[in-house]
Amino acid sequence: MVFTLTTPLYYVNDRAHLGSAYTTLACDAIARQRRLCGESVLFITGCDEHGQKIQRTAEAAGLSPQAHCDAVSEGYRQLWQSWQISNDRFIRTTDPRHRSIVEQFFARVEANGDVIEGRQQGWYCVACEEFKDDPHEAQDPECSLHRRPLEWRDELNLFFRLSRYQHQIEQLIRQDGFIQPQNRRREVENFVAQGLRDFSISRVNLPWGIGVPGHSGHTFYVWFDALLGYLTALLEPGDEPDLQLLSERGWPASLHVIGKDILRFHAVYWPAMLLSAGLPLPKRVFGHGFLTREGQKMGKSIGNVLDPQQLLDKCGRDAVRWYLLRDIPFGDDGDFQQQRFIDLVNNDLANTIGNLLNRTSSMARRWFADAVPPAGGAKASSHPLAAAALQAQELSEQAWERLDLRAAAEAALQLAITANGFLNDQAPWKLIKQEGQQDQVAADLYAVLEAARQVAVLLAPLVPELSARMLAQLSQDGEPCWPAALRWGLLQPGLGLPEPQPVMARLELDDPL
RNA sequence: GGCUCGGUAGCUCAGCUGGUUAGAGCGUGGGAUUCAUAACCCCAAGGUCGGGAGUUCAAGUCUCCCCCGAGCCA
Repeated sequence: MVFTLTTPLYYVNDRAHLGSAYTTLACDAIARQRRLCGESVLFITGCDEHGQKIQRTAEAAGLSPQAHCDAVSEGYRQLWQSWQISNDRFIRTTDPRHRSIVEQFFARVEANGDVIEGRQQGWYCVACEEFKDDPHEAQDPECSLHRRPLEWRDELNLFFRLSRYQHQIEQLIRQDGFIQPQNRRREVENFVAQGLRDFSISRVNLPWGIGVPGHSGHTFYVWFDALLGYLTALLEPGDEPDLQLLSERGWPASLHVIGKDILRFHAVYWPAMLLSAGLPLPKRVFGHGFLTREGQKMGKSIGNVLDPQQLLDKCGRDAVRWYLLRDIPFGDDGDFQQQRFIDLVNNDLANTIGNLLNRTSSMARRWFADAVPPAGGAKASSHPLAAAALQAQELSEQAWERLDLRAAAEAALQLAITANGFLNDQAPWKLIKQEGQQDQVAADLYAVLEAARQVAVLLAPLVPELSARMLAQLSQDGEPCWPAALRWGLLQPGLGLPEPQPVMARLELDDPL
């Protein structure tokens, strides 16, 4: 069984913003966690590259649409590389094989009688690429979102007969766990309950898109193109594009992670399309929240957008990953606050976790010949830190199960806090000065080092680099596997410890990002 | 206009089917300590639980109305 996980395919109208980075980072953590558990993972991301908006943006820049898409999607690819995103695929909807997949998919849907012609007329926003509901007689209406004039359109388009799938979709979204988080479900339920209406799947006079076979002049509109990118992405490099192949290549998706704004399309339109094409349905759709910045919506007009590349350059991967995944409840809206960002990174990562390892390793080296001390009774599962570690592991597992990345982070952090407290209570720096307490000190330090190792293992999906640095400080090599690496007492007494180096530098930011 | 989800300590949030003095982290203030990245550990703050009305022996937790924020639909 392959765990197939997708981010949305990002629209290349503009370069990546923090929101896309957030989604991708979260997916990366999920993908890493699954891999650690030994699952076979197919992590898909990519770009959606067709549409009128892109055509016009390219024209405005004096580029061909293809050249524009090449440039922007390359920017995405490089961005994800510099964030060390572990995606297995990067699909572009201008990939030649994608055209073939779309055509095959459409052929199935059409053969199923689910494509009809319909007239669509009204005011159209090019930026939204959608028809608006302003009355026909409106004078110079403008789009409330983009504050740009609407264009009058009167087109003959192709429609997908979504209305035929009313019942099946109702059943689907009623399933527990299909739509997550749970509190988004009702919104979709109500939408469906109003009665599903056929939706248009083509546009005319829009050359920058995939032509609809047998309907000259029509190109596919976003959903019949972009969503199918999830399918094309499954193909391996040498594969001929063939829908038949997909079940062997990881379809259906186990999880689509998306922003809450496109939940409807993924939870209603997409499943209906798949039903029509005779393909299995994704297992779950997770709609996460949006990020604001210091309480304000991010936008070009306000001039407060946070560029992911710049954020990375100034702060580093671990810091940003930790802040976004640990502090923002995955699924709810969140606010990026610079001071809080700095506080959390410094407190959690540098002070609590980094310093725990540093202080303990330092004592172990000083009093036990630069090595892990003899464990004595500390290997017992009844040791208080063993119990704390077990609890952290359980909390972590439950958290990952429900995609509560925040709780997963807190579980690891809590273990470090407990270990710091234990150290203070035991005060080995006092005991060591007393006669006959050598064994006790050894056991205490062993327990704390082992707890630090577990913290590192638990952190691996969230902040992989920090985790690796911690494990290196503990002379552990190789990928930590879950749950094997979480067994208490794996740390080998006598193992040499390298000179302690801070594993996480404190973040100092004088200027606003 | 209809619907959905939120509105709990300065900040970010926990509070399951209503029931002892409403909790955590950060920030702030005080104390302790020296192994450590001036790090760690302990203690403290008294927040009308958005506002109002109601149900109940008892409501942050249920009902209704209103206000604010986000989103979906029209």
